[in-house]
Amino acid sequence: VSEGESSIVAVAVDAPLHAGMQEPLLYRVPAGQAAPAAGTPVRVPLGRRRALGVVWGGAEAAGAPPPEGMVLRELEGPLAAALPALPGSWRELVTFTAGYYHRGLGEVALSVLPPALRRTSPAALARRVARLGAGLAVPADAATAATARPSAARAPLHATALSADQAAAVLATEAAAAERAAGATPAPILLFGATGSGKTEVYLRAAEAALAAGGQVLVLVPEINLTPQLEARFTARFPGRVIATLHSGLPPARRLDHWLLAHLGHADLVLGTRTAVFTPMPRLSLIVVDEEHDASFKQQEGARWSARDLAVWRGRQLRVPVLLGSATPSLESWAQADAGRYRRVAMPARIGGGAWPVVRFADLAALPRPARGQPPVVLAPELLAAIEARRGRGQQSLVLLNRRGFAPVLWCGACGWKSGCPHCSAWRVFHKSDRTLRCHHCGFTERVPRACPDCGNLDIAPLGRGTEKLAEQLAAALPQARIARIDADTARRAGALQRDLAAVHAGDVDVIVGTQIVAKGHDFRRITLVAAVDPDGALFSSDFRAPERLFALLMQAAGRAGRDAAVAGGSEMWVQTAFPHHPLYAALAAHDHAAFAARQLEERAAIGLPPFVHLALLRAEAKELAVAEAFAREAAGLVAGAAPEAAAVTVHAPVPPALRRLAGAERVQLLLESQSRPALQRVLAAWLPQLHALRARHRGLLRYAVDVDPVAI
DNA sequence: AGCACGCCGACT
DNA sequence: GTCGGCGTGCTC
Repeated sequence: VSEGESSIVAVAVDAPLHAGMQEPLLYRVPAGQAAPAAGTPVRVPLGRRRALGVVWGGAEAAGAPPPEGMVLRELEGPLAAALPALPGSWRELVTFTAGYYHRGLGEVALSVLPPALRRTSPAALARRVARLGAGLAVPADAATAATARPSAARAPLHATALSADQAAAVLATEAAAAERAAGATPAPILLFGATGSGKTEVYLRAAEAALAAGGQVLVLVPEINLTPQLEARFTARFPGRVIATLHSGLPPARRLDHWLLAHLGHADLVLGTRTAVFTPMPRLSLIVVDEEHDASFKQQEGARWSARDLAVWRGRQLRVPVLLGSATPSLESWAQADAGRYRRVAMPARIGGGAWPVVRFADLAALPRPARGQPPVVLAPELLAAIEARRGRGQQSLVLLNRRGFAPVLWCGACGWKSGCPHCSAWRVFHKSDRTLRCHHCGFTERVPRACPDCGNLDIAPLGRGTEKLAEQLAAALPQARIARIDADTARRAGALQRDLAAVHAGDVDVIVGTQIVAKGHDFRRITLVAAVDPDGALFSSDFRAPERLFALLMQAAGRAGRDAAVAGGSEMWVQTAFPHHPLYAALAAHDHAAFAARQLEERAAIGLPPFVHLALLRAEAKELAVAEAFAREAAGLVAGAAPEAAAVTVHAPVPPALRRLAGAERVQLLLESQSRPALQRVLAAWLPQLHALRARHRGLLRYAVDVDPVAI
């Protein structure tokens, strides 16, 4: 800082990127104050409000000098002297994210800090930091041992002997740690482990080594639901270590505390959902991404980053091993391993000799038609009999139906009215438990009408079935069975899901009816039969990734069966389908992800789909479909002239997405495709400012956004 | 994104 | 008379 002149700093603030506005914004440092160091959270005036910002550097850190003659405003000062500056590596990660996903630097920076940081006062923050640093630190809640479940508590404190597969995987993680120690950059490890093969034990061993060497460990999971279970395993294994959880379900103050514990270096382990990939951790030395194939790692609003991809980036940045675990790796990661850029470690065997369930098919085409006046067939008779037989032996069954509610649509037989959503191109679902019609896309809810709103007919009927109806039907068909329904509706109340799962673990339930919420990750011991009742829809979806997701879901579901070796013999996975000979189901029956992945990759290479090409998607929304279409059409026309690299980018015709109308907005999407990631990136960088200008010429356009590497199309 | 301003309709 | 609907514009 030169003396005499008042110094200037560049500050990232949460204002969207605009043409003619360069980020970060410049502020004057008040006379008498030292210029805050890069990474310092500061309070600044912004428009008519005061905002939280992060110092990015001196004046040179701004993209361009401010307009001639512009009067800079004065920053107020650091948020709290006791709060350490965010490290350079954190700013690099944010800079990369903003650039790659083409969003504002400040928008990304502020959106990945704990929300409570914006609202806290300097004094309160100083108290918080002092309390956490004082050692009473280790707040009882940072490691919530109270959530430990019986099955997890049963896990031995000291590691048991490793299976041969696990030993080989642990060796690979040790090799990666050794490369790091030698100053090399270890390749990410793709831990391809069947459900029940003991991936978690490998995470624990790798974490143990990293912790012993004085490092911090970051563990990412796709869903909040899965954190208590993994947390219990880590807590049991590392008593005395500080484990900080980070997810949106935490009360804001506690989330801030946990983030501070990580940032201050007091937390040894950070266990969190996708945003946790941005947690500043001064001694970070291992990153684990559990269920790396899961689409939840992709942020679906604002800056649409992928936490899994950023974890890999961060690992390379810090030369830290990255462990990507899955029983059904994403085709992106699979192809990286095929190309030798990731190290694939397979763990095919279930530990304790647990056998893979036998896969059986109930052919819907062969299902007997109910006689006139008879109740409909609940499930294929052989499947129903199998469930009842399991119950008789004291075993549990899990029946999966990926559709909440009682019936997906109500219908009037007299005039043909259906329960459409007034705001979306979708049906409102009939929920019998609270007598509502609910749109699952925009949330619009009304009481169920007594009569048809169009013609007054009293006889309106539910069409199709969801989990509510299936649970009801099963209760009628299996009068002796204790049936529990578990889906997002029953899990809505705080703690309800953990309570319901505990009841299952305690053996108080014979049959679970549930959506994918129960198919993922949970470690059930007594389930020996899993049935997917209506999975065919995804076979013919317009989204090219639908088969990959279905396969992963079914493989995970199958993995719920027979985790306990003592009862695993004879466990079954049932698929009730009209297409029992579909190759996807054949791969499931053979328990062969490698074959499935190889075939899908071949197809994708042939048609030119990811990971062989790179995609970006422009989504536009307007009240009038024509407005969104016109905008997308003109936007498409601008691509060719945007940059020299445009020749390497293919622009597809604008198409409506699967859900054309959502929450009162008509939507259109435009797909850009290129074999060259740099070419696509340069075209996007030149094209986006043009879109901002184009927007002004399309009155009525509600919003638009670009999604780089979209996961759902 | 906030957060203002501004310019028209239905209330006390 | 003003309370408030959401269109428009700006943020170093």
